[in-house]
Amino acid sequence: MAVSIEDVAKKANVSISTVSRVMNRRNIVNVDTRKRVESAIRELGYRPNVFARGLMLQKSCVLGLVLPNLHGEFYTEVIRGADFRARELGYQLMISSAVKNDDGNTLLSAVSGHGLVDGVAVMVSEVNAHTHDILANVSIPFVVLDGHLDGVKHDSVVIDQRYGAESMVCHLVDNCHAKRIVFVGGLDTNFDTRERLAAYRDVMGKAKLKIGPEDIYYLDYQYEPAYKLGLKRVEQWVQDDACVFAANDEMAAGIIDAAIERGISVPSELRVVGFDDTRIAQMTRPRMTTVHVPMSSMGASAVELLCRRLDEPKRPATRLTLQSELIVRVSCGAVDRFGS
Amino acid sequence: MAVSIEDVAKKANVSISTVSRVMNRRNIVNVDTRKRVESAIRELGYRPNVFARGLMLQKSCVLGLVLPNLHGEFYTEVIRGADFRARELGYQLMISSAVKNDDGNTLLSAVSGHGLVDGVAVMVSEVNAHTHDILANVSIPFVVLDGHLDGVKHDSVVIDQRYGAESMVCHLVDNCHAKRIVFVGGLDTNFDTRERLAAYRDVMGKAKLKIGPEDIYYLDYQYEPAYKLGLKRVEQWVQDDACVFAANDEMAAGIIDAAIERGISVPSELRVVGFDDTRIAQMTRPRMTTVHVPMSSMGASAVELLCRRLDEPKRPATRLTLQSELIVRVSCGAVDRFGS
DNA sequence: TTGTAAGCGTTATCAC
DNA sequence: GTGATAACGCTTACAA
Repeated sequence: MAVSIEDVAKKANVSISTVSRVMNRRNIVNVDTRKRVESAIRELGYRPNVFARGLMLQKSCVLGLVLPNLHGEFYTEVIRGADFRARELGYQLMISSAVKNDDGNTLLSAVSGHGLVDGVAVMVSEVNAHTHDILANVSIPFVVLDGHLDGVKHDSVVIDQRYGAESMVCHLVDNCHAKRIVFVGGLDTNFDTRERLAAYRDVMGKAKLKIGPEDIYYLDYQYEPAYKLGLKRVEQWVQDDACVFAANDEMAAGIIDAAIERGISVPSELRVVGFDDTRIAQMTRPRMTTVHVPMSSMGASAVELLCRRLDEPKRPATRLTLQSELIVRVSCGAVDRFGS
Repeated sequence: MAVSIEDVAKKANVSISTVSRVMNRRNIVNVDTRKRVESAIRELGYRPNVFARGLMLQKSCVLGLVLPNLHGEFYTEVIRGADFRARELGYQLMISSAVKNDDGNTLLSAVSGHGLVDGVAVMVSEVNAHTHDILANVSIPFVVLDGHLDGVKHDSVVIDQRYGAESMVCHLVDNCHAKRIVFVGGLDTNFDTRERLAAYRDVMGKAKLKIGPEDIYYLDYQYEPAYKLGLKRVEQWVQDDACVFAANDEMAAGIIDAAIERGISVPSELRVVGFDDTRIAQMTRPRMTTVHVPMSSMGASAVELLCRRLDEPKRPATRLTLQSELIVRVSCGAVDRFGS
């Protein structure tokens, strides 16, 4: 059996309340007794039982982080940022992936973490009523990452993707002289894809450029399907003098590779850009023009917001917006401007 | 306040012990009362308090996973495998990165997770006495991932990297007719690097091939430093007709890119291979020959071992070995064999 | 089959 | 400044 507060009390010849005081508010106890208790604690290697503590304080110092899945650079970075900040603030992080095709129970249990988390950050990338209802009934503080729930009070951290996506399309139109841009998105239910697509439509409209029926594809954010799509389409795209705007770096990488596979040069014959600025964007040949999304900051900010609410439950719901930013590298062909 | 067992008892007109029985061993209670209790539970949305439960049962159903850091494809996959299996087995996963340059406390607190985890899987990639001592004093069951602690009883899951690395070097020597192979490793204290290097030395020795003083580099597993090294060395390597064996895919990707940057063709002028078979290996041009390491299985197996020990504390310590496997793609130039 | 009551290890509220 | 003692919500003998 582990050493309990009682063992310490006996050893130091004091009552358990004194030991508890030393642990929590050391200054209100006599210096001598404190010294005695402290050395007893050290000798016995006493560490308070979290369960007993949690039972009293209703607090576990554990935060939950629920992600759509655990695949790829994007989520890793979110986790990394969250973990780091959580540790700084004295919390532990519990990770869960809200498995797709959720039966509700899965998400709920993931979110509430069997009830031992003090708060939870949830990333909801799919927009649907089901998720909304589940989250609306969660009883602990939660912050929504990269999304918003109508009619439910909660903190959220969102990315101003609109800005980044618009910058990108503007860049393509203005600096790369694109006349036609093909958009390759994730699932059409995906929140990010919708935002990025909206920005694309918007800028295209303002620039009086047409979006043809063949100009929008919905994939799933993965490399392989994008690669396959590319294999089928790149030659046509080159003929039509089109650019490709993929909704994440992985898909952009797939398309770049497909182009190269077909003997097409990027960016001189086909320009391809991505989104997120994961490390993949720096590993493609040519280096990828993309939109930087502050992934680890998202995680860190979510944790911060959560902790702040835990300290101060009554504060008004806040929505924190993080900026995205155009990163011009080589795959968009814009360097020609300077080279010429 | 959340609904407690007492609320349910009142609503169902039974005592709290009956409710408890329904929750845990439903069969020993009368069908009618059980039905009544169950509907009360459902109506009230009752969920047992984990702290109270943990206090009694000394069990939280939370497992810890401590990784050297949270960067890159490799660790993501480990997390993914662990998370999935943990959920299947009814556990939650708590993630921590054992920050480098550990002061001991950090690792210890990461490992014991403030005492609320039932067991923990630790990946120790650096071999040092300090880590050894800390882990030796952990009081909860733990399994070591990809390593072993001498003189301490514990389960472990290891990769037979030796086999994969040997296959790779043999492949390079036999099928790619390599006469000189440059090894690019991680830090020289890194466990994996040592294993892979040992296999390299071994096979080179057996093949009567020399390893020159300039043939071994210690980097840090990251893309950028490898890229920079490549920029400096590739031309020399081509002149010397050397192959490059990098200790992970990321570094291999960096070197491939550096070669291309220098106008050198891979694999016809320079052959480069990696290790791990992360998704990066499928994103390089040309596709990378590498050694597949079952990353998600590592995570899953660690969780499994942990759970088994939790069920059966007295069972003998087991060491589970997972196989690594050579994956021949294009960057090694071996396809020439079939093409010719 | 069900209820009563004694813990589990803490913290908080009182006396002293 | 310190020590009893009552919670906290649950499980589990033991009694009925």
